Amino acid sequence: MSEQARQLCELKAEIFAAAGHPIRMAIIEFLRDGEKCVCQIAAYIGAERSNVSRHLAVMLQAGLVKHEKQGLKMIYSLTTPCILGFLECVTSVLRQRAEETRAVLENL
Amino acid sequence: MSEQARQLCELKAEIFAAAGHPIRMAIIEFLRDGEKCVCQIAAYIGAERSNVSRHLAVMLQAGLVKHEKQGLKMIYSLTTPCILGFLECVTSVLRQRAEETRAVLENL
DNA sequence: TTACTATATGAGTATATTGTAACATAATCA
DNA sequence: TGATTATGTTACAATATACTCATATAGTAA
Repeated sequence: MSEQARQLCELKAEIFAAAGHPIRMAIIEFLRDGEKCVCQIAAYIGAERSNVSRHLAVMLQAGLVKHEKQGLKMIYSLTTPCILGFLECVTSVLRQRAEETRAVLENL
Repeated sequence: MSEQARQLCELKAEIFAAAGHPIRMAIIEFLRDGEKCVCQIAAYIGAERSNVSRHLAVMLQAGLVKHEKQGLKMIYSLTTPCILGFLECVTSVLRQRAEETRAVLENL
């Protein structure tokens, strides 16, 4: 495995990890509706603003979201629409798992 | 935010997190070629077998891979092809980031 | 048995997450 | 103007989780 491939894996893993937390996943889902400020996100999720702000910083660093200041508020939005394609895939994985589980249960 | 939505976010996040580690990302890339045993994966990545085995267990739990015993060896393979669609999206995110960085540097 | 393969476990280290509080900035109001 | 409020980020400390390595265990094949 080449050093370059290793570094590429680190970058890709960083992006996945940036979505790999319940709160951050909830943020992504919430931002599907459109751009939101930190306080809206925190209210929706029911978490501390400081905590949400830190999670957003992780996502910003990974390139999952972008932000823009509007007066008092910092508005966050998703960067790339293909992130939503991610989610459909994940949902299909979950659906598949659910069906497998059901199949197992039916054979009891 | 409903309790059900919260649980769904946890499940989705678990899947992303299962891909959100350099070694696990390297495993996914390696398994694109087809099914492999633990020893092949460990050799390719250059990590301890026990460590690779543990990471595979994480991916198994999340449903990213499946495994099947063949004689001495445990053969792992990717479960859903759409995971590879993930990767193209991630690559596009990285490409976009790279171009933004280049644009910034050109304006120095 | 012996060699090989994979997983489980324990210990130590490192990283992530969280709440609280302090701070910075921008808008609002007296 | 100065004081106050709203919003977001950051620092600190505590806790929890993840990661890695070394070793032990278990199963399989020759």
